[in-house]
Amino acid sequence: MIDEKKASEFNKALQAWFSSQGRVLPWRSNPSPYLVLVSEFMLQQTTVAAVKPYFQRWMKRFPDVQSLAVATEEQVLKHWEGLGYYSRARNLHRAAKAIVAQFGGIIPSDMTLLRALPGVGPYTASAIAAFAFDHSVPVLDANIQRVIARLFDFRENIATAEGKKFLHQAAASLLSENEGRQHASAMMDLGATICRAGEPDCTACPVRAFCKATDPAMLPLTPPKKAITHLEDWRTVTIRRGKIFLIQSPGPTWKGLWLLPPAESSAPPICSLTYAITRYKVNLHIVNAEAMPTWQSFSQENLPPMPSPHLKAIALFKLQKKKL
DNA sequence: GTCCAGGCTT
DNA sequence: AAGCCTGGAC
Repeated sequence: MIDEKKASEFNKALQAWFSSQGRVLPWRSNPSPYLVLVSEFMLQQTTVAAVKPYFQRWMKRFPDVQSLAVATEEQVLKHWEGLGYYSRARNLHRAAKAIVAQFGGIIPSDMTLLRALPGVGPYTASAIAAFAFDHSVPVLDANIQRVIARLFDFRENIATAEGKKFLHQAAASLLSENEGRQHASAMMDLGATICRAGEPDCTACPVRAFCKATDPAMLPLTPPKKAITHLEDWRTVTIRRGKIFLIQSPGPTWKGLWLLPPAESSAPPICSLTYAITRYKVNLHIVNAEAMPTWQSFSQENLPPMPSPHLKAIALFKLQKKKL
């Protein structure tokens, strides 16, 4: 922990750095609740660079909570296509409907109400409170967790109940009375650009004098990652009269999206590619197959939402056919 | 080629 | 505790 006087000095140094070195982000210029809501959903498990173009497109198509609430799930998923973790898109859609139904389209500022929205966990609720409503609350994303673990040289696993409690208390002790938005933004940018994962750039750090870490590269301590399993997956790209056959995802993977139909592993594949998904590494093979009655056909210029690897497989398949 | 970053739900 | 996705860095 850190006392109030020290915290005040810390924030002074941090804010001086932030005012000149802070990032300019599309959802920061006008931190209205809806822009913050959308950006924070997109930023769950996803980097700023990946989110930027999606955010811009999203705001053109769904400029407010109302327009999102009345959209179909298919339209929502199509605009999320390629960003991954599609439950976020379905949850954001459901959250927009709930905000319209329960709060007349006004996004609540209360953490308890926010937390009750689908897809809003501890982090997102605090991020909306801080960024949209300028509340002084601890905001603990991966960047800020790393900054705090290093500042306090916290050498315990941050994923345990004790680890989370420590980070929360330490974050609270660093807060100033007001300017919750600036504080969270500055801490996040520090983590993203200076106190980054791996080797941090301590020589450029504005709060180096406050940092207790002697070996920052080893922090924070996280649980060991799960082993990778290899899988083989055979699918078919079947096109009849210019239309392509797809099936809707039957399981939790890529739920709501449309996939290339599964096929037998009989003939040698026309083409293959590999991709990683959660704890699997998949070899995806494209083979010929006869169309089945359960498959649905789609115009190739107007495809429903599909996962990236299957879109890539279609592109690769067409390239292969062209060569022959 | 391999490794890595990044929150919520069930 | 396990499952969910992708693009970019190396």
